[in-house]
Amino acid sequence: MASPSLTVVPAEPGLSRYAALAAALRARVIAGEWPPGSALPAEQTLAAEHGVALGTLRRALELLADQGLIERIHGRGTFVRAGMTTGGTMMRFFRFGEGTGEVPASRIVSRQLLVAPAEVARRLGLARGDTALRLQRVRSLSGQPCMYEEIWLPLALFAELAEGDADAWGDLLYPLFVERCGVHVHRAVDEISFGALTAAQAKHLALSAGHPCALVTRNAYDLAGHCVEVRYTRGDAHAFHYTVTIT
Amino acid sequence: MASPSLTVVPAEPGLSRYAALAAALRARVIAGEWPPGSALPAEQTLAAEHGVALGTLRRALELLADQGLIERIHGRGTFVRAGMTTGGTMMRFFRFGEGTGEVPASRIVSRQLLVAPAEVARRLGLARGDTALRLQRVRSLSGQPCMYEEIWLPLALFAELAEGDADAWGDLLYPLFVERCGVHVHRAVDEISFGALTAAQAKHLALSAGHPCALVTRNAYDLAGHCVEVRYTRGDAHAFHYTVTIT
DNA sequence: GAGTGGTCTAGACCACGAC
DNA sequence: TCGTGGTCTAGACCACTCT
Repeated sequence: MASPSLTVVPAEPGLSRYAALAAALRARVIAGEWPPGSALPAEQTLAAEHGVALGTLRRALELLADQGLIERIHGRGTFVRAGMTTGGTMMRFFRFGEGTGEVPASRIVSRQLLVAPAEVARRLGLARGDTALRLQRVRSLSGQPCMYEEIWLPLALFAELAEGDADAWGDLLYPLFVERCGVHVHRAVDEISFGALTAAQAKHLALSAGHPCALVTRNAYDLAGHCVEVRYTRGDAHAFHYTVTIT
Repeated sequence: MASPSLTVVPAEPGLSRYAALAAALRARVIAGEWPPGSALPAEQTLAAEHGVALGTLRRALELLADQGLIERIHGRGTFVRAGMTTGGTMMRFFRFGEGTGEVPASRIVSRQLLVAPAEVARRLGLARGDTALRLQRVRSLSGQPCMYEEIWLPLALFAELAEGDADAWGDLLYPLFVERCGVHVHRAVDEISFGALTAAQAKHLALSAGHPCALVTRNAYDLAGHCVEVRYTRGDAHAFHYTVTIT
C-alpha cells in the first residue's frame, strides 16, 4: 500500500484546511485503512503525517466525530465507529408493554431468494431482475407478537445467510451481519407512514385484516454509504409513538 | 443593573472553563440582557469581561450555537436566536398536494377561555382550575382542509389574543406571538401518535367520523424553557409521513 | 509511568459584511 | 476601511486509561 499523504494537505479550493483534512481522513477510513472498531493513530502522529498543527488535526477529528464516523475516548484513543449494534432498535417507534428496554425475541418465518421488486432494487441499488435474500420475521415481547418485518438483503454481501440454521441467529440482526458477513450498518434512514395490515400480515400479529398499522421503511447504509438493507417493519398503529425535538 | 461577571470565571467543580463560561453566558441571555434577535458583544469584549483567552470564549460560544441558543454570522456578529418563526411547520409531518413549500391558510373556528384540562395544565405548568385560551383552527392547502388544530395558551402571556379580530391574524401563529405578546417560541417537542377522528374533528377535515388520523402533540417552549403553548394537530393518517436518520 | 485525548493560552492572519 | 467571526499555529499543562 502506498504511503498515505505524508505531505501537507493540498489546501482544497473553498475548503478550510481542517475540512480538507477531515475529508482525507474520511477517505482513509472508508478505504478500510482502519477497520470499524480499530484505533486511529495518535493525534501527534496524524498531525505529523499530514503536516498540520495539532489544533488543526483535532478540528478535523472533531468534525468526523460529530458526523458519527469516529469516536474519541479520553485516555484510550480514537476509534472507527463499529456501527449500530443495538442502537437501531425499532422499539424507539413503539410503546409495547411497560416500555422496558427489553430486546424483542425474533422468529424467522420465511427466508427466500427472490427477484427484488422495483422499489427494493432501487433502494438497494440493484439492477432490474437481480435476486435478493428476503427474510420475514415476527418480533415478540413476553410472547406477544408486536412487529412484523420484511427484510431485503443484497446477495453479494449476504450469501452467507442464505443457508444454515436461521433459528440460531439470535434476536438481533446487525451483530449477525458483522459476525457472519462483515457488514457494519453505520447509518439508517427510517421513513414513517400509516397503513392497514393485509390478512397475512395481520395473522402474524394476532390482529384482524385491515387493522391500522404503522409502517417503518428503513434503508440501512454501511460506512461507504452503500445501502445494505431494506426493511419494512409493521406494528399496531395504536402502539406507535415517537418524539421529535424541533429547534 | 450590576456589572456582569467582570472577573475570572469561578472554575466550577467538574466543569471545564468553557462549559462554565457557556453556562454563565446562557444565564445572561435568558435573563434578557441581550433580547432575541439582538447581537452579543464582540468576542474580544466578552473574553475580556470574563477574563479568559479568546479561544476559550470561542469554545463557549460554539457550545451555545450548537445548542441553538445563539447564531454566529461571519463578518456580522453573534446573535440571540429569534426563535422558530416559520421553522416549526407541521407540514414536516404530512404529504399533501404536490409537497410545495406553500404555507397552509389558517382559519380560526373557535376562541374560548376555558379551565385547562388536567393534561393541558400539567404540560403548561398551570395550577388545577386555571383558565387558558383555547383556539381551534383549520389549516388548508388550495382550499382543501388538511389539518385540524386545538391550541392551548396560558392567559398570563397571551391575554392580548383573547380579544380583537382573529381573522386578521394571518396564517402563522409564531410571528403573531412575537409581535402581539413578545413570546418567542424557541424549541418544540412533538409527540407523534395515531388515533381516530371524532365526528366533530372529521367534519372540519371533510372526512368521516372514525377516520384514522395522525396526532401531533406539541409542547412549545420559550428561551427560559417554560412551556408557552400546547397544541394538538390532527391530519389524515394516510397523508402522514416522516423521515428520521439514525446514527 | 507512558500514552492517549482534553483544555487553555497568545498571537498572527484570513474571510466576510457593512459603511 | 473597519469590525466581525473563522482559521491556523505552537506550546504548556491537565485528565483519563492501561499496565
